[in-house]
Amino acid sequence: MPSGFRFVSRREGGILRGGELMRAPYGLEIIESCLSCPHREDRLFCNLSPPAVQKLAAITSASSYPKGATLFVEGQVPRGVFILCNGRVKLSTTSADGKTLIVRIADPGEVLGLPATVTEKPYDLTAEVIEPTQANFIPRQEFLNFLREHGEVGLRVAQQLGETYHSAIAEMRTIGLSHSVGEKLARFLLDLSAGHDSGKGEVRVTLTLTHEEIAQMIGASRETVTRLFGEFKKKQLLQVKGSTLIIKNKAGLESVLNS
Amino acid sequence: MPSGFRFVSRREGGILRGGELMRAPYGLEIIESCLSCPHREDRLFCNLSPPAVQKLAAITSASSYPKGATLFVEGQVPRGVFILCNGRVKLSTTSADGKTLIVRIADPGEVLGLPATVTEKPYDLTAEVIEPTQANFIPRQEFLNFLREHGEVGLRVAQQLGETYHSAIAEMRTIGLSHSVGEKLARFLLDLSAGHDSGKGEVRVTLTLTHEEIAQMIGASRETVTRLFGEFKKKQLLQVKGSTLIIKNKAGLESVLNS
DNA sequence: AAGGCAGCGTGACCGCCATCACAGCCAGAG
DNA sequence: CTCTGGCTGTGATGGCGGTCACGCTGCCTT
Repeated sequence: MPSGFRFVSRREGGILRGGELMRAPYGLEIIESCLSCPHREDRLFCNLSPPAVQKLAAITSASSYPKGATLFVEGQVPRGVFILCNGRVKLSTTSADGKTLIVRIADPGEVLGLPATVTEKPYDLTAEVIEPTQANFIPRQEFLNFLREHGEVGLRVAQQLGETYHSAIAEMRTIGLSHSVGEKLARFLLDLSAGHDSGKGEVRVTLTLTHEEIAQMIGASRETVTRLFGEFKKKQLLQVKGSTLIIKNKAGLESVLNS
Repeated sequence: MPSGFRFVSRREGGILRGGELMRAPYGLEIIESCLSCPHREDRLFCNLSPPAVQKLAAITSASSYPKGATLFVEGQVPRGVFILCNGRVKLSTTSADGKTLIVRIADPGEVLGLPATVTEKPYDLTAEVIEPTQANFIPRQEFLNFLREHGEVGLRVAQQLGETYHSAIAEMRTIGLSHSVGEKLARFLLDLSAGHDSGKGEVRVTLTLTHEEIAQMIGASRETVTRLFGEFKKKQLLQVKGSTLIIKNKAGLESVLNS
């Protein structure tokens, strides 16, 4: 039997507990083991030497989470890291009065809870699943031993942390360096579309976030985000079809930055 | 002779070039080598096993920088890391229109340029010396080899990166989760005084930043910072004597957060 | 001593955007 | 089908804070 695959219900809220094996609970492509994972090579942390992957597979336990599940909560003492195999996760922090700031949306291949686990300090952020997700959990102590024993892993961990830091700085730039909310939104959308560039004028991205969530990412109110989307549509800068966002005039959007 | 100690003039702006040996150019306590460094044990990255420190000392070259010198600039391809032995360094990012955001003030013991060096992507930030500083430079390739060869170093690097990330998140919280600039400033001052708590009501901190720089840290204008300081003084929350800041009523400052 | 310059203090103005309030709309549940 | 709850759209309002403009102080240079 491969390393136990577990199904975590929404109610369990990410607290690890024993459960029976299941296949494809949410219509999710399931990765049974790192050894046979099709994505191994193109993912920063997973692309290790054969002996390291062996060990990785041994200390890892796979779980699947539904939308709304919580992997960990800001302030908890770190239990370990989650390697995100599939699905996307929202990372946020909340102030005493209930206002919340979304720091980042994590994509497959990322390692979550890494900073807290290596520093052995409380999780900085709350991780909430926003689409059906498979994540491999590695307990803190096992992970640290793994890290100590395999020199190559140290480098990978450092690279992953570096990437994470980089995106945090990018986020700070859009929040801290903008004069207006319009500028922040434009920056956000452009960052989002970076890489998805199809070459010709139009850029298509799928945007599964609500206006409320976008507002929380750029530090603005829900209403202004709604209004700005309206404004941008009116100016023919973009267009929304269901959950697809089409940037019709990238140059136009960029000109919003220097207003 | 120990690993060459170099003096970098303000004009050189941090570009490494050959220079003669000098002692204590800026009235700075000089650390000749990591092997004899008095701070080795209490600094995260320097507290390594004897063989690792040996190697570290071998690939390291010490330099001294005056106020105003630049260690690296945002966007440059990474040359390597700087271990900050003495002095403090301002880390900032700047937008196209000249507005700048100070992300962090680095203290002795920190490793600068680490994220960029491990990911081999351009520096995210600009590092400017704000008081006479000694920093040990390690070229990128040497550093990466060092990291690969010593398992323990990987962990230390990861921890350092984790700390750096943690402080970035803290910064994001004060910028992104506040309703008013007053709240941001209060948060900033409280963060600053954290740890320096003397026990009784008063907390003393030395604050060498100008109002302008504080404004750039919290994403506000210089004038409002000045006004808020006046307001806080009037409310008996704090007091300024030269470069010493005295928080007279910590609870009062904290109550600004929930306004 | 004179000048220059960086940093601080203060007033006036006004535009952006958070907030409140409410109305449609759609999807999913029962 | 109806109802509920989450999401989006829109108006009115008011205050916070950015910006401009200027004077003041203290320090460093010459």
